[in-house]
Amino acid sequence: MTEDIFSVETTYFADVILPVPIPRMFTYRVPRHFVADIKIGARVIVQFGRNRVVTAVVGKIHTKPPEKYQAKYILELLDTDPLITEAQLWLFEWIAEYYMCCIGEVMNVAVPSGLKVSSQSRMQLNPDFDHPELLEEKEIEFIEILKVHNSLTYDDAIKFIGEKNINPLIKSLISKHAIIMYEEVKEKYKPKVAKKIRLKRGYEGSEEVLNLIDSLTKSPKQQTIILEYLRYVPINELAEKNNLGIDKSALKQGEISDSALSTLIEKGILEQFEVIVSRFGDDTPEEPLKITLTDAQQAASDDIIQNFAEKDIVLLHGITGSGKTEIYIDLIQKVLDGGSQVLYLLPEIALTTQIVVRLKRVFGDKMGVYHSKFSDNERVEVWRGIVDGRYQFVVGVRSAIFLPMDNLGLVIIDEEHETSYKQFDPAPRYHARDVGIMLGLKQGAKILLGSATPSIESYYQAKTGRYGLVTLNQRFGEAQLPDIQLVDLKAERKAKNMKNDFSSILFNQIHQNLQNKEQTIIFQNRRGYSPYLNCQECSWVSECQQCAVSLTFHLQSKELRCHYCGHKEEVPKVCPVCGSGKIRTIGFGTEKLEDDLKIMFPTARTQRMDLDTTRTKNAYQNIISEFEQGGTDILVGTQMISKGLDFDQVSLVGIFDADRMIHFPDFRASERAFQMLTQVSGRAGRRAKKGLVMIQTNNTQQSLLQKVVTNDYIGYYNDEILEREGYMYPPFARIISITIKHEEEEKAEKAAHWLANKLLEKLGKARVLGPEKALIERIRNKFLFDILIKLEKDKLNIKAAKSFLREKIDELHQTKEHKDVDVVVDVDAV
DNA sequence: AGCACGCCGACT
DNA sequence: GTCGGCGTGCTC
Repeated sequence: MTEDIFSVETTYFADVILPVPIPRMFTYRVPRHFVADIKIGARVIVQFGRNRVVTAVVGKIHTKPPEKYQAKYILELLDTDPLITEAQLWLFEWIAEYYMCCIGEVMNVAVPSGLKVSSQSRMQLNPDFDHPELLEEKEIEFIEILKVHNSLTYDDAIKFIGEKNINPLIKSLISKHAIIMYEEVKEKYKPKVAKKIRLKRGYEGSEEVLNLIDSLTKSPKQQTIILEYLRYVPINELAEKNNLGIDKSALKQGEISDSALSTLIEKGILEQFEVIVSRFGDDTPEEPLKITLTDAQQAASDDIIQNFAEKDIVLLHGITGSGKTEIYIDLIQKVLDGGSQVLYLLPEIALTTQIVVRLKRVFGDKMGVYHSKFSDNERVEVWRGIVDGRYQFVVGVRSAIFLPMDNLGLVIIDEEHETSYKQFDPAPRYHARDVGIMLGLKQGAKILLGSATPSIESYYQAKTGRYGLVTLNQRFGEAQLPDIQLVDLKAERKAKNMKNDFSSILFNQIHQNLQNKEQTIIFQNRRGYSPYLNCQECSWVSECQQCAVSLTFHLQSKELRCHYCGHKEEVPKVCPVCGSGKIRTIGFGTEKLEDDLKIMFPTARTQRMDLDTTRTKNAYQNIISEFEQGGTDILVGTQMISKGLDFDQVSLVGIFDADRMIHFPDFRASERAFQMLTQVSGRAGRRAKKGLVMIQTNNTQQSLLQKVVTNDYIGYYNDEILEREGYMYPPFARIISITIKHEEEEKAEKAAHWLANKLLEKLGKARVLGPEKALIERIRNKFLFDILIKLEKDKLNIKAAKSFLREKIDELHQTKEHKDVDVVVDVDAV
């Protein structure tokens, strides 16, 4: 906003992005005193609706007054430098359009809530009020309270009055001009401060200090404090170092009493002051790590760089344990040296582990970490660190793509096949891999995708030459790929060899492994003890009241839990239908395997790692550290254990329920099964020792399993790509999944049919599948119907198709019968 | 999404 | 007669 600031007559308007799911911007008037400073990307505070005050981001500045309504004024301008860069705004808009959501929803996930503003309505007396005779008794009472407290929030007022509904009272007082409401606006971000202690001026000379100590002989406690202080700040360095002071907490380590310390402060000898510190500490990294690549790694690295000369995107297909991280580090180093920024994306779980420590040792404080378990304040610090140029390199999870980097030279997306890169629940339902690619391309960066089991989509792009392809077929160092064996459950059952759910072959191997003092991993991708309970007399099954799924039995918490809506209930002692006590568990989850193992191997140290044991911030890390240090013999876990963890001493991996993964009714089931089996197998035998993997299955002839055994990714890919082509699934088509929800099944079904028919008219029936009942037909008391749209990549104008879809959904919501159904659109659903 | 307005049931 | 239930519609 520079060109027109002299034309005082011009009125400016700003179209702002509000954090609400409404697919448009809102126009506000720019007050004259903000005209000179307001910029696109700056945060503003505006009133939205009658009583809401929200933080918005300026998307556009113009002079065209809205025709149909009176624009409200912007209340406050929060940034003189834009918080959101133009590059980010562009990306937000791209996401909103591509994933068919509102830009406000994108803004909501992108901006850490620490950068949003909290506002609270406060009320106070109107100093000009001079008609007390207008007030009623209740009102006078409240005015008296307000006189004592100066100002109150709404909640305060409720407490003092002792009633829930104070609205009429407040409204009446406002209309009588007895009180006024105002908004207190404050930033949520609070810098972290450290309390520090130093000698007050006049005492920091060596002579003065010695005199001071002498003078304190009668107050030995105080003397000790001064002496303690001098341990940290030696007397001969007082002149330079006293100013910095020392942490109050450090001083209080010794036998220091609080009262003696405060006496010294009161006497004006010591003083306490506060400094703003980083939440990430200034942990001086342990000795810096220098990476040397093996020949194979070096070759791959060279290959990647060569590919980058022609292609923006390269897929690195490196088998588990091939040491992809070292290659990344080497590349990151090079890009940073060239003065560009680097973004390194990892799936959530892989980030909590050793990798951050390792990266920190290489990159020190140039590196920012962005994790979802971080608090808001920590996120804001990473954000600010990037803006201030402190962080040239960020390693982070999915949402790190929203950080304000504007000079990217390299984007790395590790474990690119991971479906957790796709946000599912609240919109925007974006895929961080695809957005990361977009983000990188826009900034002229190179993009490196890495995986041992690439997604079919990415591998296809590489095979057809759109991405470069680099393959790394050799494990790092001495390590070899494990032997993978299929255990024939049918035969084991026939021979009556099963011990609970363990085949004798696996059982014996675990036993052997324990004797050898080697570690075992047991993989079962299902948590809880058993997926349902069943009455032997009347065939009752534990079911969720709100969802069409069974309730999982959790032994540890002694509960039945719904994994979809979170509903919990007590475990019934007798069958709730027939009163029989013969209730049994059916099927098994991690809890049961853990339980069985504890019974079968009572002396083994067994640990479980799944969502239930890793709820708290450090639980995950603790389990892993314990395992790494050899404190655990057998680790039982869900897919959590398969994500990029390096365990050196694991010589046996046992895999349960592989068949269920393979036969899941979804076109991606086999892809996911292959990836999961290969990744979990990859945890075995990572150093020198050759590991063993045992997969229990009812069908040892299964072709997918055969490919897992021979580690034949390409063979698997060749099979799968034919299927995909035959049925027009990705990568040959884009899919958009539409879910219609309503409490009444019939309403949901009818609306779904209405919409599907409308879509059919234009798209044809090859492109519109369904509607059909969702796999889980009811969740949280809403019935779900799915429509799947397949849009061929080459022949179709995807943008036009999407806007057509948008139109039809709007139309649906305008018809009387269907307007109250929920419609969820998921572009590129995984 | 929130939030107010508005029109119907069960209570002082 | 009022409180308060949640359906409906709007927000610059």
